[in-house]
Amino acid sequence: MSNKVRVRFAPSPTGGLHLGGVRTVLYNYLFARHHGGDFILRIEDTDSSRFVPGAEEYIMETLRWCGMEPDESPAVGGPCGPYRQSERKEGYREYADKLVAQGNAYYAFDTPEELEEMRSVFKTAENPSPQYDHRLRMKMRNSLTMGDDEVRRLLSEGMPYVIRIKMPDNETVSFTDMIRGEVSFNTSTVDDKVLLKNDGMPTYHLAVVVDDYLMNITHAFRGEEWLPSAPVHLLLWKYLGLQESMPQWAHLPLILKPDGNGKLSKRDGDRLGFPVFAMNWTDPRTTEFTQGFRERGFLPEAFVNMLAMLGWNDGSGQEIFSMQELIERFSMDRVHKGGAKFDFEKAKWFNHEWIKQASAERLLPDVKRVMESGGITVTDDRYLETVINMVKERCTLLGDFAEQAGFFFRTPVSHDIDSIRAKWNSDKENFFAEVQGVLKDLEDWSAPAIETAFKDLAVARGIKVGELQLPFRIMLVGGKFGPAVFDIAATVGKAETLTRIASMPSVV
RNA sequence: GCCGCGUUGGUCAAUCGGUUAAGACGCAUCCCUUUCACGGAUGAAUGACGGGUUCGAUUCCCGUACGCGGUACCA
Repeated sequence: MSNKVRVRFAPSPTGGLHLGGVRTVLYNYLFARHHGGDFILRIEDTDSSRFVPGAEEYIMETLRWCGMEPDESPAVGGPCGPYRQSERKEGYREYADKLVAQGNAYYAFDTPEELEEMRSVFKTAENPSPQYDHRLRMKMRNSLTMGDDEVRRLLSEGMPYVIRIKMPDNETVSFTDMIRGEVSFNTSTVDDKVLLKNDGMPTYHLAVVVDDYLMNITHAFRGEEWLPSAPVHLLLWKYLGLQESMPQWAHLPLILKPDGNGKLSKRDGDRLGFPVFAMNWTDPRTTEFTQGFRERGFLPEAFVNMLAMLGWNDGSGQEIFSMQELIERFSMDRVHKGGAKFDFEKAKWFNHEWIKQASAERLLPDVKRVMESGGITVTDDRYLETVINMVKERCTLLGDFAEQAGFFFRTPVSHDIDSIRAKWNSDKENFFAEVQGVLKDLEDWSAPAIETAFKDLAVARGIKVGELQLPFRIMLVGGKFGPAVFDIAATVGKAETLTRIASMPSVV
């Protein structure tokens, strides 16, 4: 029990969850389930100025849509709550105080203006961004440069302050990353990060260590952008005397933009025309709207599958995996080290594959919604299921069902006359006038029977059957697409078939 | 600038010292189909560069280049 795997996804509720974030959740989730462990959702809202209403709900809805429900979260609670850092505020200070008492951290009274001044004063060509580090801290206003009396005085006067970690000089800190292997840093190159802000809230650095400890997290997975601050976290675990409980780390590679280089951002999606967020998101501050994968017509199975393969594979060459299979096969050591450029074409391929292999029952609710938003009310689910099975291999996105299945419910209003005009003649005109009578008398309204009757008449009139199929299709469908013509005729029924032949506009 | 991480076709990628360097997406051609798809076949296309180590390097080591990330009282 004591070594039960426990992982957490710890997002900041600042907006829609994007691809990289969802993949981080996925890998956490897969790892937890693979090892029979717990998956925890913890909200990192230590920066109140960045709080965005609705973002937390959005995150939970995304997890639900993807089928990755947390075992513990702000919504369902759990033994290590609360699961919002803003609600754990009081708990962090004692850890910061302990560090100060031990001499591993110190009070700093510098104002934001003073920090800015420091950065501009010490800025040089060789050092464009001076850090508050071992070289500069003795030039700043903190408990290292001031006498104890003065520090006490300022504190008692209520002077705002922060607590910073005192990074040791020239020590090597290293750890074994589950993906990258041994990684090491020289402590002289990292700055004295703020641990506790002047509003009493911890920064990410303190909070992540304290909460991972308090929540018994055994494995901590996060994006590669966190790697540079890993030495701070490692030292914190050590200074707090908690090293034995420190989780194993893995820093996930980034998801890059398709063109050029760099981390994929929402902007790239807007620019290149594909979603980046899991679901629709409207920023409450700017009212800016961003389309999500869900609303773009992706199946969650495909979305998850696609994300899993963006940086991981099981070495077998298999690409289509259900969540269950992913849980069984996933292992952190097969995660790629390098970042992956996102390819929307491939993402669509995954969705197409999932639609093709999905049952009509599975697709029914989604397709029904698509049809209804296209103004078609479905009253017969069985009929829709038949149609779904006939057209699903032609649908890449759920929205494609509107066009591919629409004509099964609605007589075409426009006809692609252009594609048959060139080969049209009076013989064909006469054939279709005559075939209506033949079909009307047909007793067995099945595709083979319709086809036989249709062909018999064609042969009798000396016209190639093939030449008649496209016109027939245009009458039934309106355009050059869809399943086999006789199957369509059989499915829409005799009356509707006759109506469509009769209501075909003049070709010439 | 400094620190860290990374680098196999256009993209996702296999290979854990010895292969004609898989497979997939996309692309091209063809077959199937007198629609569109699906399916099948074929093809073009890859180890950044330079040094080592080794009988033998895509694979191990070093350097260079390039890319990315970090360098906030944001996460």
